[in-house]
Amino acid sequence: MPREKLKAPYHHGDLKNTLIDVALAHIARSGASSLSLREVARDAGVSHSAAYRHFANKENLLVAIAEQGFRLLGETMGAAARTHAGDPAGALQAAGVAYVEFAVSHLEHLQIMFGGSIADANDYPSLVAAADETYGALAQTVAQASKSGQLRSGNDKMIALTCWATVHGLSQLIAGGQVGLEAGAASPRNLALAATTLVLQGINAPADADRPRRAKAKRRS
Amino acid sequence: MPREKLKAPYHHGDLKNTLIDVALAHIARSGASSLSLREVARDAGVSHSAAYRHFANKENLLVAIAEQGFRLLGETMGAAARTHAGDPAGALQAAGVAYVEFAVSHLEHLQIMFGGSIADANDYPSLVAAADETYGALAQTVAQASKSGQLRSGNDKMIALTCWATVHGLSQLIAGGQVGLEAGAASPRNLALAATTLVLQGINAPADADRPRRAKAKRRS
DNA sequence: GCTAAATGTTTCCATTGTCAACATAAGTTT
DNA sequence: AAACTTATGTTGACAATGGAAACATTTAGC
Repeated sequence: MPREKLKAPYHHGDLKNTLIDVALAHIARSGASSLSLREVARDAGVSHSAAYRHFANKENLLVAIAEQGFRLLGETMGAAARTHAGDPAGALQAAGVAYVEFAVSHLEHLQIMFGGSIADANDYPSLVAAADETYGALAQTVAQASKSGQLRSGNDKMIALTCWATVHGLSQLIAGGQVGLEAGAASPRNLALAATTLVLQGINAPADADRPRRAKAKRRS
Repeated sequence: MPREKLKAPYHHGDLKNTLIDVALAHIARSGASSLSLREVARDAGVSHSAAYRHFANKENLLVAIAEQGFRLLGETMGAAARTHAGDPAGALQAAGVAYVEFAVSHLEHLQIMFGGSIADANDYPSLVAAADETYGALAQTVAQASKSGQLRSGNDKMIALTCWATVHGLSQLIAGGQVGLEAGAASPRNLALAATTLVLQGINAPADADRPRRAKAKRRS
């Protein structure tokens, strides 16, 4: 969704957002590692160094992109969860599926959010806040499902983490090409459905159902 | 494990491996995004451009590091699985835990293996081979556990993918700092144990155990 | 209209990845 | 061992990059 120039208030119009959009386009085309501020500026029709009026440095552009990504991801998951009002476990699964679908359809954002182009995310409080908000929503969904009695187990934190890890891992594997999406393969959505179903089953299984035969190495956790 | 100079056969000794080690040290210290070939060469005590006798370009250095990482990861998982001979499900879990422990203790490798610094991994057949071998071992462990009757379900591929996604996701979250390892927190090992236990439970749960109340959206997978 | 703040532009610099030309040491052949 | 070849390193270029400084212009507040 590129910000169209609807009359260009003054100099450029809305350069800040334009730079973000142009950068995202470049990342989608050629990957994050080859992103050059100068080329972004060029494509945006301004001279290099213009970008420095809006971002202190290259990394700050990436931070802005990552923040946008977390916000979009949060909205996407929230919307998905809301379609399952009154069914917290369903909402949890829907959020998980939405996570994966977001990843697949926003590979550019993913690269910046998790690709390590940002040296230390903790240097950017606004980024941390955006991420926390998104993840907090997930944890809250788990808590609701748990409170409603739809989830068996007790350790909500561990459950949330496992759900998160699974959808996050699946996303990363798809994004990295380790899991193919060729013609005959399952869609991301179905992969996500299957994986989350498995995890939800695990959460609700009687605690001694994991090992049909020998039960061992399960005492201390 | 830095290759010590045990007399330096000729010019430098073993520059290729030295470069890899120096690069890893830099990544561990300052992250992959700020890695500079010239600085690596400097730290290795050779002039810039010396590296080009061993790597066609910067990306090829990274590829070598990634390959090393996949090989180490494969060995680590294999060793862990072997400690559970005769207990395929236990071996599967041990391999998963080993995956996470490897990630935590080799953050530098992780960054290169999955951080997107390599634009298109498919450009490097040797890299693809190393990764495939590692992942093949995981799939094989699942297959064994399945054949032995220790795993209930039928879709081995989906099970392997879910296991993989969970430990991979957990690793990425820890590596990215999204899951804290502060003082009081659980150790990576225990996090991995808990998460894999959950997933294994899910695999072995009766297929209709996932939703105490409403059962829905679970037909097709 | 005049001034101050925002926004862009040009110019400059150190660093980087990479290439080409050159240098030297190690192995190989005789 | 002398001559030749190959592997390895070095120096010196080059264009592109991230970034800073100084200068220019537009816009907004008064």
